[in-house]
Amino acid sequence: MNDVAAAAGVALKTVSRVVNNEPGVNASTAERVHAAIESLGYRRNDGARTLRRGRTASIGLVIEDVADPFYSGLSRAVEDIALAEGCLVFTGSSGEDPARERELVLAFCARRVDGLIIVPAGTDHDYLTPEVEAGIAAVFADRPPGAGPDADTVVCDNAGGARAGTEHLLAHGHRRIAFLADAPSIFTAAERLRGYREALATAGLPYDEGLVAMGRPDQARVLADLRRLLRLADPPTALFTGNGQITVATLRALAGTAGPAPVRQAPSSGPVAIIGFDDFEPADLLGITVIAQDPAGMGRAAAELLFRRLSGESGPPQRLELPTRLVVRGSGERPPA
Amino acid sequence: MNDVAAAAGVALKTVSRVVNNEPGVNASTAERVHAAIESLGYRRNDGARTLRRGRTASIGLVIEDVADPFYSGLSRAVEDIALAEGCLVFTGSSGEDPARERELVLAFCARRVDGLIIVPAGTDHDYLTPEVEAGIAAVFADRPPGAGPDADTVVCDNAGGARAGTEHLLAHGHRRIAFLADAPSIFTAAERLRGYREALATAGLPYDEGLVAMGRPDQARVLADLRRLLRLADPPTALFTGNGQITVATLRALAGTAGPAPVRQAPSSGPVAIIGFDDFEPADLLGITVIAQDPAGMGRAAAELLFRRLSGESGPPQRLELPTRLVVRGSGERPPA
DNA sequence: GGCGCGTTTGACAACGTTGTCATCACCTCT
DNA sequence: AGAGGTGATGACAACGTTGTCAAACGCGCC
Repeated sequence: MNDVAAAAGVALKTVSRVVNNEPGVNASTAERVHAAIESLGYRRNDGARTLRRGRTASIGLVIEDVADPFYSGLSRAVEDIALAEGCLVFTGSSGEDPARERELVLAFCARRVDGLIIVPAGTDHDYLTPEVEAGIAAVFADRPPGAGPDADTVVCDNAGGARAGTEHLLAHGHRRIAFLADAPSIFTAAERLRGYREALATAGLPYDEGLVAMGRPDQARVLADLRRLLRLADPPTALFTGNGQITVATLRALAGTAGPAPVRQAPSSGPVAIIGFDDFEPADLLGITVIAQDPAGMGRAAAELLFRRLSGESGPPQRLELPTRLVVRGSGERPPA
Repeated sequence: MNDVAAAAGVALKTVSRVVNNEPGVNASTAERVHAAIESLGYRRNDGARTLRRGRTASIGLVIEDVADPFYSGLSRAVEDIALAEGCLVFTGSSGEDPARERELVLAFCARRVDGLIIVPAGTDHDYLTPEVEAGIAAVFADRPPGAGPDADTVVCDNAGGARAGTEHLLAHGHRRIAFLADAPSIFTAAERLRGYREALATAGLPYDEGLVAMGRPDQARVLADLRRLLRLADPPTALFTGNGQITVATLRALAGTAGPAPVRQAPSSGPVAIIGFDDFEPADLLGITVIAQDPAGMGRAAAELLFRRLSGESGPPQRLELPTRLVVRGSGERPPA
């Protein structure tokens, strides 16, 4: 900027004015400055600008894994809104590791992002309190924060969705419905379990722990649990799977593309009914009935909340609960064998 | 930092030394400083640090769309390597719009990112030349840049993959193979078309333009083209689809979940054979034979190239071509009807 | 002619760091 | 005792901007 000023024969401040389109610069002067900028290939240093002005025009987004379609949909929505607000986005994947979540968040804070959107991996967010007090806005998405500062939160109606899915299976005559999901320490999994139990209770059915399998969402665990479930003396006639990854893993296990030995269902029974929480790309091709949520909608809602805070809106923290939608495609409408 | 210095009764510079773990600070002094940092909740301002030191320890990643599984896989790999290098990542989706690509890249440059990884949407990258001359490292991924600075590039063996896929169909007796892909203006699509043509030529078969349908990867276009192809007097007995999105759209069209009227194949023929370029999440469940590439591997390769440049490696721009892999799952092995 | 006013411009400090160099106390060696 | 070395600390400028304030200028008006 100094060089530009020298080249144009004006003061530093005048260049600054031109660069920022501030009024009160003579047209011919501005012309000279523009010429100098052009010829020197000058580009404003936004880092210095940020230092001086206090706002960085950037936000941090911490999700579980960008490579998961659910979170990448959410990411894209956040990005779009941020760009429209003239804001850039730092993205980081925590991989469900609280330490990495913390590391990322604090690194973003050290960069003085204006705000954060966080899908919490850990349950302790006390480390955020000083940052929030220092003026960094935070919005939690998909899961509420654990201990820590009160902040806006966007979740989906996990329990309601699970209830609807379970009720749908019940309505089709199923009485033995297995529930396969993430570890119960994860908020969404716990909530979905709650919805499942509520639906059973409302229908007057007992809650059988033997039909519930929660844990890591990887193929091996799902395969083992599914094998156990289908070998029960009184096996389930329907499965409710607790997220997209687990649904796919389950389908793989059933199709026999998962491991050395395919999971065999009792020979007497027909194909098991299945409903999955979360829609996934070609669920329609596979004819899988799902409880769909809207990742992009969640990203939009979180980003909108954040930017509302950034533009000065105060008031108590909000908690938004987005609805889910039952999408009927066949797999959830098979009758019990 | 000033406040911390005052609270600890030391000079600014001593605090700086403590914060940066520089040697030559008395243990007891350091202790006092740490206590002051703790009690004031001080966190270093990386923006100022950056301004002083010249390196921002951040990179920019411009892809076509984070929500596309191919690019989100690539993203995640880039993120992981960057984090290991102590670097944060700005992510932006261009949505195949050259203007938005430019806008994002220039915004990243104004933030003085150390380097860029770009999946080019446009064909003109002259706008990058001054930035590269100013010292910002750039690596292109998935597609080479158009006009613009010479820079490292990572692509996959598009032509080779398409050749292998086409040859596989030929080996199974197909003589009428349709090719559905992205618009030919997109590098990968053009290369894959080249591979397809080479395979035909090697087999001594004529190239029939009527069997080629290129354009936007959306459902409506694919549906229309597929309908046209299957109504030909001499219809294709096999399809080669040019990327993940188009493969899924094609499967939808064939399954009839795509639009009002399902695409009907000639009643006399069996189901058409199909091979897709790009693996996609449940392709195994659907039994779709694919030419797989490795998005994470591409991200890793691009990030490694970038960080090698950032650590000072010079030399002419490199061009890496990653191999593809034929994954046999059934859909590509059906004989012609 | 002198005054006030608006427009254009510039000098300077400040943002929060870090690199350079100087200072100072203390110790060891001759 | 004095020279020289070592370790700890601090003063100050600089990074590239922008906000504040003041100066300089031209103009119309009393």
